[in-house]
Amino acid sequence: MVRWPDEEDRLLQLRETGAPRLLFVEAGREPPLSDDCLEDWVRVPVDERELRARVNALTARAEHHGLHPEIDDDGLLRFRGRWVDLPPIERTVATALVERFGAVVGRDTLTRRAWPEQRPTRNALDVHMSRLRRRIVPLGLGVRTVRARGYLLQAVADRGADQGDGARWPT
Amino acid sequence: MVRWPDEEDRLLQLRETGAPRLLFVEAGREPPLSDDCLEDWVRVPVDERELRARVNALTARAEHHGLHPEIDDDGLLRFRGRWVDLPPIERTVATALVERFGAVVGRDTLTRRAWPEQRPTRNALDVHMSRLRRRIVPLGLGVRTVRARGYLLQAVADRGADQGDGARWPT
DNA sequence: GGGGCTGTTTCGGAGCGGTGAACGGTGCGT
DNA sequence: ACGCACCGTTCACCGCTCCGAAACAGCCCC
Repeated sequence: MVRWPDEEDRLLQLRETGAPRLLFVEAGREPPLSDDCLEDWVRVPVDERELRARVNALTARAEHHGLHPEIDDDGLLRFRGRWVDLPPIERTVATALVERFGAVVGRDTLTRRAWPEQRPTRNALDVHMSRLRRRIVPLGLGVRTVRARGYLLQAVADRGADQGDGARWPT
Repeated sequence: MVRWPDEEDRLLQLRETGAPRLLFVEAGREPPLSDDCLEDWVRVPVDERELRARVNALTARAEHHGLHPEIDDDGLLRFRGRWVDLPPIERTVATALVERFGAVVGRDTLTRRAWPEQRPTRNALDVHMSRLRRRIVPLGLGVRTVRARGYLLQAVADRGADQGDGARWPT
């Protein structure tokens, strides 16, 4: 929650971190234009119901949007309040995937990260990926392979537009 | 622009198509909770400035958020937050179509883009187009044929409605 | 020595690109 | 009007590459 325009620097800071934020816009002022889904505003004086509705909408969006998994200080992979412990190699691979969550990470990138010195056969990565896949299912995470390119970590039941079949429900 | 809760069915329809929408919430009613970034609301009676600000924010989000498909750095075709992976040839074809989204791209243009050197048999492009069509359905995209001219990429609004001929600019 | 971690082999299967063929629609020539 | 050539769509098929997971075998460290 940020007052606007009083706390502009705090707003910029929050934008950087990607945290959801609600602006309290001073009477007679205009809210700043933003294309960020995790930013919204209300005008002061604030209507109680309006405030609650905006906060609810923001948090709902935040849950669907800016939710990132992370590898914490203990090496645990955390997501949506749940966690799993990962063996060293899988953790390295998972770290690389988490760093580029939602984007493709090349096979060679992952291979170099996991085996900086000598590299084993090709399937070694596949095997670890396969095992990682099984392990992160309880977190609601999934690894999608992008053929000839690499792998992509994402939340399952999340937009990915599965080709083929399966449960498809809009939004 | 939708009145709420009067035009609930229209709202559902707009949600399906992914169009940005602004709800006019009746006094004393609560806006529906949605995690969709392209949905917002104002309360009636509407303050003029507030309305303009909300509309501006919505359109800004809509533009940034992909009312327009794109091929991202990883070669993925993204649209409305969803994505599909495309094989090389289909990707080049799709790239050409995305570059001129909503406009016709000639068959020969597409053929030259896909096969700069030699060209295969007559229906090679058709086959790839057919496969591309199937693949982009989950994104809500569709390729339309403009006979004797080429193809046209567009968002499919809703299954079944208009099917006129000649120039048309849906949505 | 048992359980978890790691690497290799192996094989089944999916994805891709090109061709041929079947089908239907459109327009043209006679 | 009729037949016919042509265009566009889709399916089936083949050769090929790539990926996935199971099975098996060393390894380390409590």
